[in-house]
Amino acid sequence: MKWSQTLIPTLKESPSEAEIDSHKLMIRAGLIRRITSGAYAYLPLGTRVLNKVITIVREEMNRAGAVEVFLPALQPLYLLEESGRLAVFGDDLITFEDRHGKTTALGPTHEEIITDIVRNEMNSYRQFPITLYQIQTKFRDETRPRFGVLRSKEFIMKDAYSFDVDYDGLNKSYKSMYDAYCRIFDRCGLDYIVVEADSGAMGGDVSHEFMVPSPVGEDILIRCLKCSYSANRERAETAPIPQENPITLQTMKEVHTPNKHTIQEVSDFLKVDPRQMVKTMIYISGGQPVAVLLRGDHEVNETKLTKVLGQETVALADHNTIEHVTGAHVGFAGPVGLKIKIIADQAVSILRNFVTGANKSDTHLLNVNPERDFKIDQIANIRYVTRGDKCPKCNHELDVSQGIEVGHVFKLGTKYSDALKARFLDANGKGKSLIMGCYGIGVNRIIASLIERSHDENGIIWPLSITPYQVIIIPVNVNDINSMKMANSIYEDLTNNEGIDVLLDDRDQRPGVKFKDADLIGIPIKIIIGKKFTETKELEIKLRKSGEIFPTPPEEVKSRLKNLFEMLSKP
RNA sequence: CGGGGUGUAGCGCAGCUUGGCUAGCGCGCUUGAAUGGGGUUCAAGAGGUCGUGGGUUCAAAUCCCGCCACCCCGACCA
Repeated sequence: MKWSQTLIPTLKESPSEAEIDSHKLMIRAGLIRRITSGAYAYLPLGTRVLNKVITIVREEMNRAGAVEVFLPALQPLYLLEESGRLAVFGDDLITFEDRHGKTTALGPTHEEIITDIVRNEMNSYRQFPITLYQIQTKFRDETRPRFGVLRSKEFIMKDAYSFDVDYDGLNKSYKSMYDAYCRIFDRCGLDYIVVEADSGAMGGDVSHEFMVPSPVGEDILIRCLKCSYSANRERAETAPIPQENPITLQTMKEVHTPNKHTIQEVSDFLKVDPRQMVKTMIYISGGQPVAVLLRGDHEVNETKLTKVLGQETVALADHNTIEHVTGAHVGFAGPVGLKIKIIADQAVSILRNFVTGANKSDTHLLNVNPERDFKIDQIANIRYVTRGDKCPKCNHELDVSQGIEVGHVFKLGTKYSDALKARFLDANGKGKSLIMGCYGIGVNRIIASLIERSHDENGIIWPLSITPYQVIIIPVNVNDINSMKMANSIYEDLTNNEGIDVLLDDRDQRPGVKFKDADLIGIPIKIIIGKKFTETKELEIKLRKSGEIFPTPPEEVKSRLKNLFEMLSKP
């Protein structure tokens, strides 16, 4: 492609709408433009990258034996009702009313659609296993789109769905997708780690997230740097905190804490470390209030709490309920004397002589101890892991960092096949529910997270595999006839005979402008036709990443490129 | 949804506090010339209902009210 014949609107300055590097660079390099909040247009350069990523995804899905389909973005509500997910998605679902007054949704994901097709079209065990996938735009009304294409209302997803007749089969299908994901992210040049995850709204038991480590990532991942343990924040476990050496139980006593509601306020007021305090949160579970005890510096993990309580959802009690249950204003709840079920986090169960609310306004209790002063009904692990916690596998200190979720695989089991009655006849002629898995990749996120990890002060640095163009030819002076002849001849040769993606910067611009733009859009290899060429007939081949320059006579360009391609393809 | 902020040429911004002439600056764009290895220089241009509707006033980019859009923090979210 010749630069003058396409659209690559590069910008010198960062647009004010962008905060993070990848977002700024995607706009400055002319890959995308925002159309409205959470929706982006891909310009020619961005589209080329998108297509390269999609090609890799498609190749690896096909290699893994998955079969491509293309499902509608329009979804009827009745299927979402059937699976019970209409309520789960809630306001995240984008819906509209058509001219007949019928409400239709724009698909946020496609478990229901694919399950509907399979239940209608497939019914014998002989037809399974099968994994179907598609690459398509998804719609979610995110409360707050941000970071450019990292969180948008409209995004491209590769979603795959496996159907098996038994769990053995599911494990195989899952492994096959998991391995394909590794190959996809490897080929895209991404550094990633795989963590155990909670399945959230998708349902099911086992799931893994593919994360690209990045400080701008919205997900928190917990890792043991010694053994291989890794999980996301919702899922992560921690080794139990050991009981300290026997401590003499002190006498419990009341202390006046006027208007001190929060852990921080009470901690400052009483000069007590939050780690020596216990907060009591009143939750509503199955219609009943329940007290949840956590150490002062810990945060409740509602995902875990929900599971411990055996509920679909739990929620914090409202102020009225809290005051009714505790007999005190909000901020002074404590376990002593409470008449409701008490669940304590493990870290609380080993604390002694702690400070907590007295169930009496403006009052806290010192030297409270379980067993002696109140009874814990259940000890559980219901908090988020924090820095300082130990690995549940090897007891080494856990690392807490951030990451961008680029892929997620789930073992769904029969959640959707049960709900939608997707069944098959086994060899004995008995009807059974299909065993499902689902597997998603955020295609746009691959691009943004790659840039986030691979750029410098001059711009993007693409890997050879997904760069919009592999080579950019820069004739320094387009008015020099010999230079342009050479540029055109190399361009034609590489494009037509070698199948290389070449961009020819034929603009009549100053060399500085062309070099800066080439760096900004991140093309891995530059072929520069300039001063050296007019003097010695030599070209210069320069690498974007290292800045290395290889003087090369025209007849050796192809062999040189071949070597460089090989070199750049190595991880 | 709560809190904060912004909206002036394609992009980045100044002007607004304290209302007043023809609304500025940098980049980009057009034309011409010089230049030709890291965003070069000179000259001449084009481009604006100052987000939008209303109000106050002799007079509104500027003050007041409504609305819209966008961004940030939080809540929320495969």
